[in-house]
Amino acid sequence: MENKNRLLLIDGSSIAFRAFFALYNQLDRFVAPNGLHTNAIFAFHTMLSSLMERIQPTHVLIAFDAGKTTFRTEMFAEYKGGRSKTPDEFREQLPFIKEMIEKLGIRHYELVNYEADDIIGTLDKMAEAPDVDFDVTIVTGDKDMIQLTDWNTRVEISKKGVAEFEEFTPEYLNEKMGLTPTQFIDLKALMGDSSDNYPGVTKIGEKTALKLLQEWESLDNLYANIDSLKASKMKENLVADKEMAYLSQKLATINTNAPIEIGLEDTRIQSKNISALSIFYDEMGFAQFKNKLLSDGGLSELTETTKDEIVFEVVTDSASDFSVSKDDFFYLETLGENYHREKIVAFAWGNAEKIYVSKNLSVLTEMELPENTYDFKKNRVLLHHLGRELPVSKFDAMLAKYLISTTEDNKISTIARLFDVGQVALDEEIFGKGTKLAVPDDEVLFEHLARKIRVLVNAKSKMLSELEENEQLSLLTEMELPLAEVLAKMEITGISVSNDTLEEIGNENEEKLSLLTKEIYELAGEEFNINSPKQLGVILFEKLQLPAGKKTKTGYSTAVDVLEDLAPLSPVVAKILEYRQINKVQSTYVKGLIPQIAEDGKIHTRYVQDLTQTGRLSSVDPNLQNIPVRLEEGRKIRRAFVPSKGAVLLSSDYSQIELRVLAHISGDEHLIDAFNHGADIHTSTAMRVFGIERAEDVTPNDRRNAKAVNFGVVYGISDFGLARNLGITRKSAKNYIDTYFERYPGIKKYMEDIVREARDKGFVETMSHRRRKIPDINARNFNVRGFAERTAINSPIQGSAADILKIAMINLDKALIESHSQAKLLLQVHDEIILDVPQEELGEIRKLVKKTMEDAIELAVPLKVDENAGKTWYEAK
DNA sequence: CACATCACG
DNA sequence: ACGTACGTGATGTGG
Repeated sequence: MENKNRLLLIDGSSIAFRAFFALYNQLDRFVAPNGLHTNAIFAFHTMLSSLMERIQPTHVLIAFDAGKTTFRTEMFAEYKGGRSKTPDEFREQLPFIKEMIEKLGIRHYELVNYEADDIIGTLDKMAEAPDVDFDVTIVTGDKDMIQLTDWNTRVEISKKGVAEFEEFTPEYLNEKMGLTPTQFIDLKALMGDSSDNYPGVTKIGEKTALKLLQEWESLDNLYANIDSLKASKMKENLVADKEMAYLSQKLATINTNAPIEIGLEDTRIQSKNISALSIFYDEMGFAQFKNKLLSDGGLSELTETTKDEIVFEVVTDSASDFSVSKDDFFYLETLGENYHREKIVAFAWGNAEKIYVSKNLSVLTEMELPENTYDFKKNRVLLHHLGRELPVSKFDAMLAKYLISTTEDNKISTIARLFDVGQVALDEEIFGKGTKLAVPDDEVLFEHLARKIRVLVNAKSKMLSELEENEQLSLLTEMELPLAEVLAKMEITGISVSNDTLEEIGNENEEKLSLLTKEIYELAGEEFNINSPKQLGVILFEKLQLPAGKKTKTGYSTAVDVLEDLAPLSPVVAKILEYRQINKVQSTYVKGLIPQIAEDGKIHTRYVQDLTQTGRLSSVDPNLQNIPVRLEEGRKIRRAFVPSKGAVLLSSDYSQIELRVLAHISGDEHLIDAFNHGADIHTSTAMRVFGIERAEDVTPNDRRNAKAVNFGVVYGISDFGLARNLGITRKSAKNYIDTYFERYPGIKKYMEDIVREARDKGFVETMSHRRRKIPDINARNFNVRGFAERTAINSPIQGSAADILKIAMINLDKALIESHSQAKLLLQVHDEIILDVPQEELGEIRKLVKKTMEDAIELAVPLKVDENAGKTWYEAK
């Protein structure tokens, strides 16, 4: 028993399908951070683990069907025909299931022209050869395989969920159906198989077939004695369908001599690839699996398994013997993310021949600096702190990866996996996370960095060829890399923020808040935490009995739109709205910003250049792209943002850039016309859509509605969304949209074309070939697909607008340098840039900025820039 | 650590 | 029938 080999053969296709449906109702809950559905992957893992635990196999093979056509379809074209299309949400998970299996140290196999059954049948037969000693367990969702049970083989059929199986042995089959395994094939021959779509004999189902087999034992014997059957409709059918019965028999028979290229020894379980698995679990969002992996001794194994030899040299001081070239890769490590505050922990450089690692900063100040980087902007800022200027990078692996695919993050470990260029541990494994964040021993630290360099060196050529293929090379070298330099400069410059002004606003807010709090408690009749939607819900909808409208996952919704509807019903609601508004300003923008003011009196945000799905930037630590502006209460915060001495703030923004981009890429003549005539675009839309002849006759309400329609168009309009936004019925919203498309046929065509393009290519592009993958575009779920379609429509618009502002920023930076101006770029807010401009330069720079932005790119319509200058950001608007 | 809420374009 | 507008980040609550 101990020495016996136990072979587990799994029908991967069938089990994966079962797994998918076992958690089908949880489809929306099982979504990876990158948006991939993971319900089947998760359930497959669960099933596999429990099988391994229970059966304790020494050998495992997971077989998959290779494709639709097999030798069986050659015999019978309709074989497995008529099946409904496998759901996209399932299909997209299969490659990941296979990837996971590999990382678990288990073999999977598929063979062109054969089904998983045949691969399993063939291996099962091998396991019965006289010179080997195996117990075999076959696991599948498909009853056909019951025919394989014999003295050393049990067949487990998945019944329900992930854990229930029915176990077939020859004894059990006999007990349950009165059949031998061979008779099971003849049963199928007679009764056919509706799911595999072969008919058997007309009018013979399971009952009749069983009866016939009990009497005649086999199909051959039955037909040999067919004359002795007494005349009946059944006999006629048997005679008429004899050929089909034998064909069905052939179809039902599992091929145990498939030309597979693997043997029993290939199926022996290998050790898990702990580091790869750990990364995989992270990407899938499988926290439990990962925890179990690491707690089961994975952590210690991890360090061993990744020790696949990496050779590097530690440089202790600048007198050491080392070499460096500008063609090398360079990498800088910090402990935390905010490089404006962080210290350099260590750094590394190297090429395919040699890798160096060091933590001696004097080496860094003196050495030549390579031009291949990972996160050039971060390096630039950190080296600036050391008083060094990192030379312009000619390749940034982080940005390159971002341009190639936005679907995943751009960590080096991810690059390693995607481009298959070596192993690196996750940073969390080396440095810990949260409160446990710490620098490890030099030995661990240095090796980690050396591995990173190796991955970068190896990945570069692969990334370059992919960029080239995608026509994205200039996007990297002429847009993102130059932009990184501009952004580094902006971040280093920072914007001055007056602590005193914030304090003043804060004091006023505190007074208002304490008064409001008192009033709310009084009106509510009790004290509670106003910041808790849960407690607030109880007060409003239970105690005060206000009508609860929308619900959230966790209870009553107390969002603004709900409260606004409720305001007329109880005076407390208006107070709560006011409290919310002020409290938001207070917590996020007063208490949030004050500690972000550095010693130089400035706030240095970080622009994240490799995050958004569309090509926009994001701003963090703090976010300076969402400083209040719409409501006066919050807008006051902008008074705290001030220029340098003797300067003013200049804010320049593109007017209607997204609609202009849409006019250009759609080529719609009417939208282009409107912009070319300098029309107020919403008024113009109102006139066309509502059939108003003269601009003077467009009422403010007409314009408001047209504006909402225009927004909707950019977002990938739906009647539902427009109706909700305008508070009108879906029917009239649909009416608006229909009329809009009628009057702007070019826009309609754009939308249809771009969705089709997304379906054909799997991605959409901006004007500068920035890509966004749209994997869900063929999803069968209405919601998921609808979302993907709107994404396909919106991304080229939002993304092209982002490209344009990036170009403008690069050009403007250059123009400012060339004109020896002291003006400085400070902030970017998607369609707007804010500069610090010396008073005496204002007249000239205003013009320069406007011109540079308007000339950034030539479209079918003009670009228009509005600008405002002032002594604070508040006034520059 | 997920969720609700709300700030911006 | 299905039930959503596109793209972000920060804060506070509560399990």
